[in-house]
Formats: sequence, structure tokens, C-alpha cells
Amino acid sequence: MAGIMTMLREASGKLHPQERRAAQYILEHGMEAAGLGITELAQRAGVSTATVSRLCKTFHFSTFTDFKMKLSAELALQPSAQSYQDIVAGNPLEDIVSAMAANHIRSITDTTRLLDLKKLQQAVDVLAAANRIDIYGSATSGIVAEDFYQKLVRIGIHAASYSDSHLQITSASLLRPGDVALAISYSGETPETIDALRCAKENGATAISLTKFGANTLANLADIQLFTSTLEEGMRRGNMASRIAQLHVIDILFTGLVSSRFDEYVPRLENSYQMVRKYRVNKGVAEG
Amino acid sequence: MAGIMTMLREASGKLHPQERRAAQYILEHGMEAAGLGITELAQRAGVSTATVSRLCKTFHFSTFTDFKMKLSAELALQPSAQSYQDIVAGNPLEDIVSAMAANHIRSITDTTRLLDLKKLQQAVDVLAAANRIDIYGSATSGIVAEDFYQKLVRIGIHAASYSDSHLQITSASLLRPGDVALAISYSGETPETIDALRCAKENGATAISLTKFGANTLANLADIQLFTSTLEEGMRRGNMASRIAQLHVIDILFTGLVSSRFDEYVPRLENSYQMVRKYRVNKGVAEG
DNA sequence: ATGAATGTGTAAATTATTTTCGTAGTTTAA
DNA sequence: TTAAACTACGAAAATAATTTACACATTCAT
Repeated sequence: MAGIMTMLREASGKLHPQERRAAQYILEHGMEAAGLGITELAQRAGVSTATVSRLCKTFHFSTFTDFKMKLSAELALQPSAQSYQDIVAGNPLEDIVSAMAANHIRSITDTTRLLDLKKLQQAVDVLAAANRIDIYGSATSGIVAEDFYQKLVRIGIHAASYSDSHLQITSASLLRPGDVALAISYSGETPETIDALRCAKENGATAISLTKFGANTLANLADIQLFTSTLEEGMRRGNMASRIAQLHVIDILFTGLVSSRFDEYVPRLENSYQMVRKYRVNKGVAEG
Repeated sequence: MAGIMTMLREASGKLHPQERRAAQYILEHGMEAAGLGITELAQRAGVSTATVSRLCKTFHFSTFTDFKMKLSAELALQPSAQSYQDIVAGNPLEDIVSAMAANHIRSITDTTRLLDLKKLQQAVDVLAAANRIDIYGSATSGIVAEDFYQKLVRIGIHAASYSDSHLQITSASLLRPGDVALAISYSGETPETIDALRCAKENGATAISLTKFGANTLANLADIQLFTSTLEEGMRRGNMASRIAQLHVIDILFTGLVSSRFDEYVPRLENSYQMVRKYRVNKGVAEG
């Protein structure tokens, strides 16, 4: 079978008026329609339940339920939309869910495509050899910074993350050659973060930036530039996709790091989970 | 493989004898089981229909039909051989990059597929009407909590996030009816987070949980349960995919919230960016 | 015009699912 | 050890969903 949806579309012309109406509704609402019961589907399509039931029979499905199952199996396989979707007013939650999934997936694939393996490898090497790692980021990027910090702690790497501008500078001013500073900012133009990275660099630390793709102050300043995909104007509200992309890069960095010294780091990672578990008296497992 | 089957396998040990029997049958017969009605499934598994129905409730599916649909959607995807990739020793960075992209994308699609729109809508409604919102999370989940907090602040919603266990309880004890508490924990078994949510609930606040899919203490406690896909054993190291999935759900919640009061919230969101820009003297745009 | 054929909705019959309730077994406390 | 309180579970009642039977239009051919 070359797809239920295709079949519906093709046969649509030959169907009885009301059946076509039901078929049309299914074609237009896809996933949403597949989740409904016959009663609600009929109501929304503006036909009787009997008509829907007969539509299924017309296509030789044994029952409506049979049709529904096969349809949703088919739709589950369907690849999701390939373009960014903007947030608009009064969208049904259903649309928001699929738009968000599309955006995040797009953000990850775009970022992956733009990654420069050489720079990434350099970053991993530098981080692996670092005496001490400082991570800077404000607001949303501060969260990404904190996330990386937490990961590094678990494998026993001496790291710190700062989102406060004074602390950033304070810490940066204490860095020395052999240390690494990672500055995160989607725009690459966050003044505090720029200042902190400049200060770190002046003190001899290796400077890594993580920004949107293209020319920006932070990347220009850095020794090693890492990039996430650039989003369209409307999509920046909420910094959602950009943050996902940043975390994606962080995860790659971290995994690269762990992989490079697998035998040393993995037991530590494992151990950190065990210890958290152990020192939580009498209670269940906790994995955050 | 992730999602329902993984969850069933994992939880199997904790289930009541007859429920386990039903779960076992589903695990062993996959596709075949997904096609059956509750009556026949119960018969073949050697249990009563009531037990099967209860099994679905145990895992927080709204009905047996809901369970069946999500299961068959999951199984339909199986043959496409995408599966989570574990971290291994000495992987070339190139492999890590593609594995990470695959994992994150999988995590997002799995989570999206398992989302319960009704519960999601309830959560959005409750959050929109909330007097005040408390968000609890430890470690990695604390980062997700903080992220949501930052978003809510930008649209002028009175929210707070706590990862410190004492502060969590302190704040929870001050909640009142009309307030909302959102507790985040991948495992759903983080003691501090559970205590905080319980406390919040006892004080009359509406309790929302965000955990891995299935039965867990936190979800059982909550008034509204939100879920991310369940990851396989090896994938948990580093909490990477789980955190991406949690953020994905948070983004949907937030967007749903903004969309529900578009005219009120979007200007605020826009304004918050403008103001940050304005009060940063002489420097470029900053979007985190 | 009139009868046959066709398409459709309503409502009854059927089927499926959930919930209630009682029992039997198990744990807890005295 | 016994009584009380739980707990798990299935039978069956209640509810919900789906299909089928039937009646009523409408169309089309005669």
C-alpha cells in the first residue's frame, strides 16, 4: 500500500459527497484526525458517524478502528516539517507541538551541518588539556554555561560557570596560560561576556566562543570559534531553538571529552551517579 | 529503542503480578499485541480486562485506547532502525557528532509522540491562571527549572525556581490555592523534589510533574503529569537527551502560554529584549 | 409522473472499555 | 494467634464507542 493519505487524495473525486467531506477533513488535519474517535471525527467533519464508518469500508478496512490504527502508524513514519515555524496567536496546542518539534529538530540538524570538525577537535583537545575551565554566559546562555559546568564537575574537571558580570571578570582576571575560557552568547554581542573573554585572553587563557554562525565580536575575539545555526527573526523570541542548538554543541564537546579519556572519565561519571544515589538515605534512585 | 517498550521493561519488576503478566505479553508480542482490543489482549495475556485497563492507568495513559495508539505509533517507527547511540571509547569526533544529532532528534520526536495534548492543555490553562508559579528541580533538572523561570519572567509572570532543597520546601510551604508548583525530575524519584511538590500540594497549590514516561512517585503525586520519553540504560550518562526533551516540553508549555494571551505577552517579550538592549550602554544587541 | 436506485442521518443493536463491588489472600497490630 | 485493615483481582454492571438496520430524501431513468 502506497499510503493511506495518497489513496484518500486520489480516490477523493470518486467518493460520495459526504464521504469526500470526511476524507477531506482527514487529509487536511492528518495527525489530529488520527487521534479522534469516530464520533468526534464525524462531528468535526460535519458528517454522521455512519458515513465515516462507511468510508472505512469503502477502502476495505475492516472497521473504523482498523483504519485509525493504520493511519496513525503511517503518520508516525512521516518525517516532520522541514522549516522553522513562527509562534502565532491562538494557535491550537497541537500546532504548537509540531511546530516546536520541527524547530528544534531543524535547529539541531542545521547546527550539525555547520559544525567545523577541526575546530571542534581543537576545542576538545584544549579542554582536555586545560588546567582549569571558566565558562561565561548571560541569561539563557548562562543556563547553557551552567549545564556544561555541571557535566564537567561529574568527570572531575576543575571548572566554573559565571553569569554575573563582576564574577566573570573577577574569575577571568585570575586565569593563566594553560587555562581555558569558554564564552557563550547567541548573538555574540553580549558586552559582559565579551569583556570577560577578552580579559581571559589577555591573561593568557585559550579563548573559545560559542555563538550564532557568522561574524560577531565574540567569535572574532576567540582562538577557537564554535557556531550554532542562525535563526530567522521571528524565531528568536524565547531563545528556544538557539538554546537547544547550544546544548547540542555542548553535548558534543562533552562526549568528545569523555570519549578521549574513556577509561578515566566513564568510571567517574558512573561513580557520581552511584554516590548521589547512596547518600540519599532510604529513598529511590535519583537521576535529576 | 526508547519510549513505551523501554518503560514497560523497566517498570516490570515493580508491577503487580497480573499487571506484569500483561506487560510481559506486550513486550513479547509487540506489534501483534498493539493491534488487539482490550478484551482479546487480556484473554491472551491471561488476565482480566480490568487489569489491562489498570495497567494503562498505572503508566498514566488516559485510556487503553490512548495507550494502544501510542504503542503502535512507536512500533511503526521501529523498523527504521534509528536507535540511541551510546558513548563509547575513542570514537572519532565525526561519529560522535552524528550520534549526538541522532540521539537528540530521537529524543525530541519520541517525546513529541508521547505527549498527551489534554494534559498539556490543562497545564497551560493552570499556568495561565496561576497567581504564582514555583518550579523545583535538582542538578540537571534544576537547569531546566531555571530556564523556564527565565522565560516566565520575560512575560511578567510571577515565578521562582529553586534547586536548593531547603528553599524548595520553604517556598512550597508558602504556596496557596490558586498557585502552581511544577516539579521536574527525569527519574521522578528525586526525594527533595518529591517532598517539595507534596508540600506544595498540601498547601492547596496545583501540582504539575515533568518526569520520564511511566509510573514514578513524582508523577503519581501530581495533579497534572507531563512526560518525556524514557531512555535506555546507557543513554542516561550525562543526562543529555533527557534534558533536551525536558526543555522541549518546557518550550511547548511556554509557547502555549504566550499563544493563549498573545496580545498581552508578545509585546512584553518584545519589550524585555528592547529594554535589555537599551540599558546596555553603547554596545550591540544582546540576546543571550 | 412514478418507481428504482442511491446517499445519508437517526437510532437501535452491538461491541468495547471502564468502573464498581465483593472476595480472597496478605500484611499489620494487638 | 487472631482480628482488623489492606491489597490485588476478576465478575459484572455501567458507560462509551462503533456498527448496522432502517427510514427518508433525492436523483435518475422510464
